[in-house]
Amino acid sequence: MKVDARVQKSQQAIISTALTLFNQNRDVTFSEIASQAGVGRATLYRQFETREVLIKAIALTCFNRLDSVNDIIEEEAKSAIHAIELCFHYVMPFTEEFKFLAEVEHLIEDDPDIIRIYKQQFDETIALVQQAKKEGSIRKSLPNAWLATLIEGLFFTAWEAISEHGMSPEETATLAFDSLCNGIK
Amino acid sequence: MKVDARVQKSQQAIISTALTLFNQNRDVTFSEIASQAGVGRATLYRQFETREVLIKAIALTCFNRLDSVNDIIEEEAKSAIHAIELCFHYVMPFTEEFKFLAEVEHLIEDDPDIIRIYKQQFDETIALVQQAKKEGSIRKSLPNAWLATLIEGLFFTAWEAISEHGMSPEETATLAFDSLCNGIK
DNA sequence: ATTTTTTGAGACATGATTGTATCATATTGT
DNA sequence: ACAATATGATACAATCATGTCTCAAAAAAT
Repeated sequence: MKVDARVQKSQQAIISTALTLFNQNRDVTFSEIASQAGVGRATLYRQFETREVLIKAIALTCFNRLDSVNDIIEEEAKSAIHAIELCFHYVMPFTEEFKFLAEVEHLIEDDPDIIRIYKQQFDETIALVQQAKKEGSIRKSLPNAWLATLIEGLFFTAWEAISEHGMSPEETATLAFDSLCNGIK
Repeated sequence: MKVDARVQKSQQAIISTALTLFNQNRDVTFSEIASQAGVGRATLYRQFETREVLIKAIALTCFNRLDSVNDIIEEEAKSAIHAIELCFHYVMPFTEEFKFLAEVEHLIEDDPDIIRIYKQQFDETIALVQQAKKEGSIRKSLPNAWLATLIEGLFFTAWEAISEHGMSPEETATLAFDSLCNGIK
């Protein structure tokens, strides 16, 4: 089934505008989003009935963007630990998407689709960690849940370094992976 | 100058209640805070004129609680790296305070008092890191800003592990410090 | 070219929170 | 004990975002 060209155009404008505005202020109004996106307020309500629906739509867009690098990583990765390293480098530029997902996580955490995606992502990280343990590049004494949380947390840390201290995504990706593997000693 | 006993009682009830409610839902209303705290809504407005004033008051309380462990740490610490380790262990139980500060940071980041406190805390971490470098327990090749951000980020990671995966504060403190120093290899 | 659909603008009702004011009552300081 | 002060309840106005609806005009589909 086809989607009207006008609808597609509005939706994209709305989503990308709302993504930015949400990161600036979690309480943006629909009025502001509409006017910034260059569409009528009524149009916004027509296509995203509630705030939750809009947030979920943006979240799905963010997930898709982040997922889009998976294929490249799987192709290039020579080992599990190498996949983790590539993940830092390829995902790091998606600062905006990452921040959004972190900000709104608790607003949509009850949604079954979102739960599924989060769970899948977590499971993938766990699998990667297990494989890396098998390959001898991660100590087996560390709990998997901690390792997965630690890796995810390093993205937050890196994003903080980017936005607060003006570091570049490449630099933080390198530092994050180095600190993860070797520690600071 | 003395503070009326009733005022003190109300304020404490309000602050500790609001701290909890804010962590559950950033958009709690003054009505809910007042009723949960067992005070009249008018009293809440009398003592905290605006939402920002209330948030700032809670934040200052949180900072004081976190600062309260500094004396113990300075007394016990045998080295800079040991001070960092102790910091993880002593601060980790203050999950609620830490989460609150993370949640509301951007709501009060323009306040001069808050800026001062954040800056001071950051500078202290930087000083600790420099000292640890001097003592040979941290690689000198790593940028100080990254190290400070990394340490702060590990608190977030640990808090995530506690709230999402049911780990204990002690366990996460140990894991965080171990991962920080030695990495996962 | 004609029909169908979407759009933007605006009007409107609704509901909720905010913020202020009042006043009798209860508590505190001295 | 007594004066001063804080409190809770309540009422009230003001503001603001939400959500729905209508309608003429523009754009797309056929």
